[in-house]
Amino acid sequence: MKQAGSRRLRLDPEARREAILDAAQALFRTHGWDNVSVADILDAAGLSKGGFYHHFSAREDLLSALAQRVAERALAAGDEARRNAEGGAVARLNAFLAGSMRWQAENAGEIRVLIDILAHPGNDLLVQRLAQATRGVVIPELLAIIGDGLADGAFDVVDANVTAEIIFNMTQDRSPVLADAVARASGGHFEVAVERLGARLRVEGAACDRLLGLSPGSVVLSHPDNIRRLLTGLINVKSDLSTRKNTSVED
Amino acid sequence: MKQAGSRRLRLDPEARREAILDAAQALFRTHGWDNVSVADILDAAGLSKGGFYHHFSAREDLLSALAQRVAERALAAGDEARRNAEGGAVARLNAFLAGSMRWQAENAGEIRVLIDILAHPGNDLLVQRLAQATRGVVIPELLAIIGDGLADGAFDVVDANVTAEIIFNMTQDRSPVLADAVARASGGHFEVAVERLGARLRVEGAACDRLLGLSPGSVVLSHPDNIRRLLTGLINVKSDLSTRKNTSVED
DNA sequence: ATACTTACAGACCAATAGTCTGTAAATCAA
DNA sequence: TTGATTTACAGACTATTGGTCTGTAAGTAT
Repeated sequence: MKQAGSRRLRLDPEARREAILDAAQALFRTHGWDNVSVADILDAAGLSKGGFYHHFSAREDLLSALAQRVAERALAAGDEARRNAEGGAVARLNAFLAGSMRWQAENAGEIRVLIDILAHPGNDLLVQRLAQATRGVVIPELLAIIGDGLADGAFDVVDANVTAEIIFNMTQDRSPVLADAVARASGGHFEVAVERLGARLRVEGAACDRLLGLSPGSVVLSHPDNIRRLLTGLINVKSDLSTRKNTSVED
Repeated sequence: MKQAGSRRLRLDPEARREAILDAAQALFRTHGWDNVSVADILDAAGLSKGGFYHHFSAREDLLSALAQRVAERALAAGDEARRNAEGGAVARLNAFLAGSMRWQAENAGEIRVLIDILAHPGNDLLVQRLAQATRGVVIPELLAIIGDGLADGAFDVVDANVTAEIIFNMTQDRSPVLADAVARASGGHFEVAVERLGARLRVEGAACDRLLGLSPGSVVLSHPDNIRRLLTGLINVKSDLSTRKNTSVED
């Protein structure tokens, strides 16, 4: 019985959705997740409740939507870099990862929002949902490329090392948003890469033991996690050095 | 003009506060931070709003209160271990840290709540407040002990190594609750310990460079963070091995 | 015994997430 | 062109919940 207004202009739904996400992202970034009400977002986006809940089923939906959007963009950046790369599988993989990492570095602010939100309290629920959202986009693409190369033996140990370095670097430092998703979703392939690194470590184990002042074999044998832990340190150092030199890997 | 009831019994204020915190902690643990309302807590604690807001000024206050309580208990556990320890400064320090770590391991569930809450979204505010709450209890005590030893040269390089190992181990893996607070609040003393480790690393730098397949000096000189990163791996491995052997350090 | 403080009870208020009803514009059907 | 249906909203309404305010009984000091 009441007059329903429509003073505000009607947009292309896709554009409206983007506008809402943009507004939400900006507000979350400056004020934090739980200091921003839907009304605030609506206000910034020039929209009413009805409109919002037409596009999103709940406030929390903004989380996965935002995450997915960032994931898609990071993926697209990597894809573009890969298309422009020449060389074999490893070179193109590196291009993909480097391109994606560069985008993520350049858009750290945008990603920062998601880090904050990702760390939402107690909600394993939220983290899972977010991991799902990103997993659906980035991880399969990523692991398909890497997994192919590893599975059919196209990469030798050195290549696997490099691959592992880049993944690890990406997941540890440069791309914390994806770290969780990778850790949860990577499954076998990532382990394979780490195992390759472990093999190399075993070869150099004696030197390592000496460096640590331990009896021979201690590092490798004492505890399974030790391999990974040590690798964390080694990989970060080496990949940092190699990206610094802008090393490109042949395949 | 309305009759004010007092059917519920009146408790010792300290006990009431503890009861509220216990109830809150249990609920947060099972349902997560933002699925628990103050009414739920009140219900579980057998209290009314007025009572709650007499003891706590806001819902968020539960965070720092809970954090502080855990910090105090972790500190108390360490203190008791230290009192029962014989030996010099380093031995007592190790006893303190080991005792605290053991308590934290045994009460991982209790701490888990705080990890969840600590990661509250966007709120650097909350994190800061939490860091302050823990800083006020644990850090000064901790750093006073370590700092004294370091400042007056009572520890030689090896002792500083061990100290740094334990701190690092404690903050990285075993005690994530305190990690942030330590990182933010430790300031100079922690850096001193790390610097000592860096000194040792420099001595063994050649071996390290060789292990990494880099030109001499690369690891130490290339990037300041590299030292710390590498140490993360080394320290974790070595301290894991030494605690496994239940090594005790003389002073 | 009287004043004062402490530890609560419970009504009340304001903000806010989500629902529901209604409507104008766009799209499709004839 | 016109009528029917769907889409994209507007805005009133509801329910929950964090926090305030007023009041009072129990304890404490004088």
